[in-house]
Amino acid sequence: MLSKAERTRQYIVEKTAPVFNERGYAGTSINDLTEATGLSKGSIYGNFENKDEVALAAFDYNFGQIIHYLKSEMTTRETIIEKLLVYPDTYRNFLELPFLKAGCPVLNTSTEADDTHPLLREKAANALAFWKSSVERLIQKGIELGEIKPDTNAPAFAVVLMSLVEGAVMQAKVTRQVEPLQVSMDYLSRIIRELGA
Amino acid sequence: MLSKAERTRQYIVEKTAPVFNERGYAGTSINDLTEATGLSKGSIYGNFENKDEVALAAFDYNFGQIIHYLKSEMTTRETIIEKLLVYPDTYRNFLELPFLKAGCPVLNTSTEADDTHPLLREKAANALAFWKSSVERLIQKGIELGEIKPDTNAPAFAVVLMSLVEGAVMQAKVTRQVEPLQVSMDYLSRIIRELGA
Amino acid sequence: MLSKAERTRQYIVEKTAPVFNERGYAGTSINDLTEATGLSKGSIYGNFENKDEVALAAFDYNFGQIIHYLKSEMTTRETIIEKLLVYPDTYRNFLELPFLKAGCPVLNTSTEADDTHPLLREKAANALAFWKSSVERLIQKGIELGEIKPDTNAPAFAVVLMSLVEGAVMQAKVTRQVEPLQVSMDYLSRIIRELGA
Amino acid sequence: MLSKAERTRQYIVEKTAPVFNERGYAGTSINDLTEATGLSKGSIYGNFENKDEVALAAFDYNFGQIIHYLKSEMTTRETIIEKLLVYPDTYRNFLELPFLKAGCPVLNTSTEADDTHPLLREKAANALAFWKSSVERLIQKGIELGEIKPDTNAPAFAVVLMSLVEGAVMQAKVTRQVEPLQVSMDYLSRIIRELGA
DNA sequence: CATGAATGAGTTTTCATTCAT
DNA sequence: TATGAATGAAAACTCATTCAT
Repeated sequence: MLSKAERTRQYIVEKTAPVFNERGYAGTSINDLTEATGLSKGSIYGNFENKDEVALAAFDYNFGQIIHYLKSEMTTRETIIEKLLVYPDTYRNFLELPFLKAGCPVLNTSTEADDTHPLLREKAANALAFWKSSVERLIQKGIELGEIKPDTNAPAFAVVLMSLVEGAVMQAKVTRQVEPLQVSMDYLSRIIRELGA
Repeated sequence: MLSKAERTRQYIVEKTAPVFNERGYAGTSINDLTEATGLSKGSIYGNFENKDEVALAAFDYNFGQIIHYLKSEMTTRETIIEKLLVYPDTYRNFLELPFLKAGCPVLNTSTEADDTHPLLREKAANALAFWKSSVERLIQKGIELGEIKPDTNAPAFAVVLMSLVEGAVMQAKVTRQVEPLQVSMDYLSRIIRELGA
Repeated sequence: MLSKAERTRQYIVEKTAPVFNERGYAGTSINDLTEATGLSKGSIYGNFENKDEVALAAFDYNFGQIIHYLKSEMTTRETIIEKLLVYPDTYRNFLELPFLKAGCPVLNTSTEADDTHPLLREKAANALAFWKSSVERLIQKGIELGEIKPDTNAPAFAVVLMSLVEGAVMQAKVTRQVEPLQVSMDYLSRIIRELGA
Repeated sequence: MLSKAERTRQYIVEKTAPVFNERGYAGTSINDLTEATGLSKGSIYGNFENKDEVALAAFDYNFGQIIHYLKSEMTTRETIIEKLLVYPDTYRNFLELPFLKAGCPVLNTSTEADDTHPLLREKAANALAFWKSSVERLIQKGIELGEIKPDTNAPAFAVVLMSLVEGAVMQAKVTRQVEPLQVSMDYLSRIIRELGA
């Protein structure tokens, strides 16, 4: 069971993670955190060293939410191709997923932190690396199972998949139109299906 | 010829645009602007209403730089396909282009501003719309000239192109590796070439 | 025998007294007290009304340590002159005495509290008065015993002794050199010996 | 002529120096500084890097005031002995001298900073060194002029003088009685006169 | 038009203290 | 009595903006 402190920490992270994703690190103030949690400043600082630590934990939480969602969706699918299709299927409707409403945290954090916040940058880079190897592993397995063409370049496909997803999310968020998303996810779905042996 | 005021405005924009692109709107302070320009705060405020106005002008400048570069590159190319290849050729080396070193301003501004800064958001959205229709027009012309397959879906291709570019830039920036960029731009080059009739 | 509560109080005082002496009242936080004691904030506040009360008790403890040391040293000495020489002999090596390592608490508390903390100020003033009358009594006894010249001005000598000690401690502490201390204590030893009848 | 900034800096130092001397570094807040000056926090920070910098400048100012006063008093005196007597004459009435009302800044700063504030500690140590060599030089000159016994140990006398002054100031401040001061300064005057050849 | 000192609201963080467990 | 999470006031410091010169 979680201690009181661990529960509060968890609570703070859950309540503030969407705020960080929406407003960014520099755009989120400690006041925003107290408003989101209903807790006092002292309480935030009683449970976290500083704003950085909250932001880093919030990123982990946000990314964890996505991972968890994708994983659980994949378990409902039978074939590798269908599992890979979870990506376009998920991001196609990202605006309706509460943890993606404000956009993909990997994208948001990457663009903000790359030149300004080394620790967040590293978290985002690690998240991308994790994502990439997850896709690669799926493809590898598909090849082994004879589902996917054996000459498929897994690392390259992973990168293209991620580019398409993040580039489309960015366009959809800022234009407030679903078209770029649908178009890109349709395209991604098609090239995933074309992996089939 | 430009008036004194217009020249100072222009000077401020030129000097501060890279700063805004690197640190973002919330991450850039007026002090950063005085340091970048060597001018006083009073001078910044004598030439711009407020920080917003500088940021908006800086975005226009940053985007204009890209447009200008792409256009001039395209004029050196003969065929439409080759002109389209300017996109991957340019972004493949974006870290070496001074106005793209800190990443694509459209990407950076979009992810920061989408939920926080309506005016910047609109600028970014317009930039994307402009980019999209530029690509569409090129493809259209390619079709008319018989260079590109007539059944090409121009709007869809434009969106995919932009997704690939921005998604790849994001990955390259945050991981500090060129691989995702090369892979994505190789892929983009290939599908551009495959447009050929 | 001491009750549990009294023992905890005593424990807190012993552990925090050196901290107060080193960092001063304003420079010592409750956190410093929990670190020094290994106890919780609640425990500090369960045994003391507030920070003030701990500080006052800590001063008493610090001063008591000095008194106790001086007294026990004096009992090993036979003559009054030799007993008086305990002062220079003790302070000459004050950096090696654990309860004086951070300087004389009377000096430290006096200079911090004189204009800012009435209760601490009074404690320090009382300590000085006690010290003074101790020296006076010794001299008086020396006169009665025929050891010390009968025309000696005991109150004046006491004040001069204290000035020399405290002034020298201050110089030694801040310059981190022993020379001022040795010089002043040599001088004090000499004038003490000159009291001899 | 002083620039506006230099005048404001000077003004802040003048107004806050007595506050720092009275309440100490840790006991003085930025709010205290705005109240003492009538200026805003922004103005304090516009003219000084941080609280440290104000405190260091305030110490220099406070010490400078003493030096200036002592020097100007000495110029009114003819003999070296009389010049040396400026010390007891000055400190005997220190409570009436505006820049010494809250006690000697060297004493106050030394006892607060010795274990807590390296920069202030160094300033105080340098002030003591300066004071010491000033006294030594005077004695040296007295010896050269035949006014002072040639076998006088100048460094030792300087240390004793400083000990007597600072130890007496401490006692007078905290007990709020002039007696310790008068007694110590009487004693100091006597031993200064005894330097006479 | 340019300067830069000044402002006051806002930022992040620390503090002494309380109180439910 | 002991704990340590929670509090709210205050700390140090920053920021966008103004305005007298």
